Amino acid sequence: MDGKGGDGEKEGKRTVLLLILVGAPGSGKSTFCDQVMKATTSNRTWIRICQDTIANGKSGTKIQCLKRASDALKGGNSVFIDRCNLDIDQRSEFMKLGGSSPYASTSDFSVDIHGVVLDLPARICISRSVKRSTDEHSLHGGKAAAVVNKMLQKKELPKLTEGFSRITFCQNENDVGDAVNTYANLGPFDSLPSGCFGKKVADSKVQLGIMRFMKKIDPSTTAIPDGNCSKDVSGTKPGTTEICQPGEGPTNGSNPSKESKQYGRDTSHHLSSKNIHTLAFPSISTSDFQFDINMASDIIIESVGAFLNKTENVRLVFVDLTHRSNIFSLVRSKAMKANIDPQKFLTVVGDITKLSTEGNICCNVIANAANWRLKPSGGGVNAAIFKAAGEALEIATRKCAGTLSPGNSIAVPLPSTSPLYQREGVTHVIHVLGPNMNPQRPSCLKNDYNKGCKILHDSYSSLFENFANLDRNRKYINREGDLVDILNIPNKVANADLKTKRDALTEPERIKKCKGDSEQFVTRKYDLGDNSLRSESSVELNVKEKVWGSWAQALHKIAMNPEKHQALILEETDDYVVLNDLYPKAKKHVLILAKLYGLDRISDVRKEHLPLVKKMHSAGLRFLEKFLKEESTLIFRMGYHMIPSMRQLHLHVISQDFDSPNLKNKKHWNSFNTAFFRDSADVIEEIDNTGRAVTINDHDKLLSTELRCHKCRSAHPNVPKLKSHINRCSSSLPESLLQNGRLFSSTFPNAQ
DNA sequence: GTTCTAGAAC
DNA sequence: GTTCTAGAAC
Repeated sequence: MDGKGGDGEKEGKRTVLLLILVGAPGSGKSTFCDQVMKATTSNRTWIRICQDTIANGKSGTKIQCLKRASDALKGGNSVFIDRCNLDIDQRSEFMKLGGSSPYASTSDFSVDIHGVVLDLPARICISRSVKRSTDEHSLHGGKAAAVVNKMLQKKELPKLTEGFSRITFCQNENDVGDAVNTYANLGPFDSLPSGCFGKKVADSKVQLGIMRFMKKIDPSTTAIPDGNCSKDVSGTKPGTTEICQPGEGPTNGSNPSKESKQYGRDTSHHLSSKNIHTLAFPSISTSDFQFDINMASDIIIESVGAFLNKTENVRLVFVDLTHRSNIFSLVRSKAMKANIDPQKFLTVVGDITKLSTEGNICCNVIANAANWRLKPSGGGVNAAIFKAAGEALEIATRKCAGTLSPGNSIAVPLPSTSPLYQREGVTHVIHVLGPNMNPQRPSCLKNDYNKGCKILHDSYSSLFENFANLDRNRKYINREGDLVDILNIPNKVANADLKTKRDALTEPERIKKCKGDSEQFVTRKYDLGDNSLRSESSVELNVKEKVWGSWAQALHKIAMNPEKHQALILEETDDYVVLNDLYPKAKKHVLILAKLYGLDRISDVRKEHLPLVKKMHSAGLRFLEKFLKEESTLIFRMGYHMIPSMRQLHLHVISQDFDSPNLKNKKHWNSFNTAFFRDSADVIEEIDNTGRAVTINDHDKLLSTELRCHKCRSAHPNVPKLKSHINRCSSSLPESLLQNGRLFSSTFPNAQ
């Protein structure tokens, strides 16, 4: 940041800064101050005013902070206000120290008020707060999660109208590092451009998991439908990936590096969003194939613009290894000029094979600038992607195609064994071959840019088309069989014309809100309940766990200490226990409860758990067979709730009469009669095939969908009326369930 | 997960 | 007035 040329310099006045930090405990405010002070290269003097230490190293008052800040500013120092400052009231007194204050008007320096918002994910703040021991911060230990979340509820992001001349929003460690550099390099006569920088669009105030537990907000999704992008961004290495969003901030920056650092934004919410189908792609043909970058950047922008205009719920990420590349600057500035939606088209500096781990950008599809043989040879992006994806990509590519001609692309599903799949959540690599202008390489166009431009155009069109097709297929696969529940139409119709039904989805249904970016974990080093024996060994694990309410622990407690609950247990093995559901929703309703610690729901299940879930399936079969002997007219279904309310993986074995006074509300009904109920056979198949079970992001919609008879699909206004209908409905259960081994009765054989 | 209950729907 | 839902509390 050059920082020169501001008003301060013009008027020959020194500008002192009142830098108000805004952030929850554990967001890194003190560290930020320390780093700036350590790294300051100029003779600007900084004084940190920390309410936690202001009274001779002990916690003090806001008034003491105000007085100390006032004195420091009078002395010509720049000042950090190191306290949470999360709401307007907390900031307002400090704002009065700048602007029209006597310090500004009577001294030979002006007071400029800046805000730096450390808006890191709540779980990171909590994790750090929990880890603190007896340092200057009073908040540590087990209270941290509750306190941080409570404080974040009150969070009001600062606005320029409060009196700030500049506000920098930091959503991840990269942003923080950039802000540290910006202030560390700021000389006493330098000033920074005014305005908001890196401001996020949506304001997710709280750690959703805890708030969901507290029922303060709408529950949201945790689905990891294809390609697990779930991760802890606290592990993000700083400074490795920079994110730019066209259209943000000043446009006169001569140094793209500085700009990109400034404008990095909202990685916690948007960039890591798992639910948006995202393609990351490098520039095609401009490196080794020596295509003119000016023309290439025009084609990229044109292709991107056209694609985004016609395609919903997708995101494109242009990736270049370095911000010093001219193609990067060109694409970025042209995207800005073309007014391309910066939420849908990002320009990122970083390694395309590490976007998730190093940049917190989940891209389930990446494009490869391939060679015509589709081989890992050569260098650049092609070699890097093949190297990162391992042999699995080579094998998968060979299965799809032998060669590729210029202007074409081919999408290759990445096997789940590939490190790129496992580490980065990449499910597909699309190889693209662009035009070649390099005489040293095959099929050189010898400077024929008429042909070249057309081929490059075709390359991007083909790439984006392939990407869009993957999205369509993804919807198809995920909804196969479940479509009926989402659309509330009979299964037969749904299966007869899936494409028509897919197209019939309304826009709001198609465009999923991308909420709930895994903001549901806390670092759990304490309070493992009555699982004390295990906690001793897992204390040091410091694992991220979903927050389960105390009422949701009942099954977990039984699984961990079955001997204490013998009265409830029908059968016990080393792997599971069987018990009657405490509130059965049908004549027969038992649970097969896994004993394995850490296996809380189907999204935790991996291939290594396959033997366990198969054993649970077999146990369920044995039990329902026993019930069928007792009452031969019953029909059973076995399955899991997509998102269970109770911790500890449990398989429901439930008769399809739903004749029970405990079945009282819509949620009860829909949890067993929509796609929210995942048949055991399907779950096993999915884990076997892909390594994990499908969960969808809008499971809440399934639970609140209208009430329909599970046999004849008729709709009913409320639960009592539905139940009364079910009693007399003589239709058979849907054929799809019969055919796929999902139903179990004494009258027909089961596939499983 | 259930229970309780305010207030919406009928 | 009664039934039912949905949100809060646990």
